[in-house]
Amino acid sequence: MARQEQYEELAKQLSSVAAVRRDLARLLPPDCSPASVILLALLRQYGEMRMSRLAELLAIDMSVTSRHVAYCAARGWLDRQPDPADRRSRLLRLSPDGEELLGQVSVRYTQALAACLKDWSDDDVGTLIDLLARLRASFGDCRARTPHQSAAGADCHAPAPQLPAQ
Amino acid sequence: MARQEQYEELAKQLSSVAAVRRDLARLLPPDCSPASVILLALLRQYGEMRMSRLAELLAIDMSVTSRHVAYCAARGWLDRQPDPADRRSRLLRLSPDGEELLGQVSVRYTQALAACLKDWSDDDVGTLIDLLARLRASFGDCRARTPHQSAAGADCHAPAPQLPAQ
DNA sequence: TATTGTTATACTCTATAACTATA
DNA sequence: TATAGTTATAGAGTATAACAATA
Repeated sequence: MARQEQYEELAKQLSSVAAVRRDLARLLPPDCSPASVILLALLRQYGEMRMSRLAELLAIDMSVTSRHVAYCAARGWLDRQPDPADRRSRLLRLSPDGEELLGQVSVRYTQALAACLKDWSDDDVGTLIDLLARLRASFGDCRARTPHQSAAGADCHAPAPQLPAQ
Repeated sequence: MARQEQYEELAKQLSSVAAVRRDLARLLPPDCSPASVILLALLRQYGEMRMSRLAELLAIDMSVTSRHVAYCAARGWLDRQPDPADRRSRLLRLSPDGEELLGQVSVRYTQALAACLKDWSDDDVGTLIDLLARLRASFGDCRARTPHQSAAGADCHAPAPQLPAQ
């Protein structure tokens, strides 16, 4: 396959991953959104952090992160402590309830994935994980060099071709 | 990595793919949604089809598909012809304007991916594409066997589409 | 009566902009 | 003045349910 065909196919496959993500989301408890799970999982993995760092890890705007964090805090899944170094910030930390929630989600995810991927080899699953992590890293690097709305963002953002706009 | 850890990690990586998809979506012309692109690309790949088949390929509800199709039809990107075999249905077909739109999108996607993935080997890109296609197929099979809610459309689900893997 | 497709409504997630509190 | 975070608003995407037309 030529490189350009590869890119088109990759873009298509990335789009269809959304369906898989929706399937996984259906497994969650009613008041637990997918966003909550990702957020809490990041807190478990990286430990205490500020809002801005969390937004960066999630690759979403801080305003959105703020709402997700408030949602989780209201349910006791995370704690917010004042940051002694900067009183504008609060340090976010996974709570025991949050840990328990992650445990329950893990059980559901694992059962579903075990059922759907039972004919996958460990190597294949591992390779997919590695490549997805690398994909995200490559895009993250690219995004870091070219802020979204900047007019000078030439690396990732193609110049706009003429369109039959409407 | 133990199988259960693999599954947790996979679920996490799948979530972060959303950020990559958002980045790609930012490349699109203002009136062209990501949903339109996927829809039109499926019409180009599989040719003329009915709404129900398209919804199945997209793995989204037919009501949603109907809206996306209407949006594309209003912009002349696809044609809807009466189905001679069943007057309840219309046959959807990519229009010349739709083909041109896909071509422009392809240019933008390719440029962006070429910039972000310039240090990836062809083999790695190909492996990622294959594994994503296989992942979607595995989930499609699983979904077909275990309908989400109750007896909505239990046994009338056609088997998951065979992916072209190219 | 069942099925194809459409429309109305509600919910989730995200981005932009305006705002506050602090640096 | 600049930055961290919050809130209001708007837009895109999807699911459910009610409906129309046809099988």
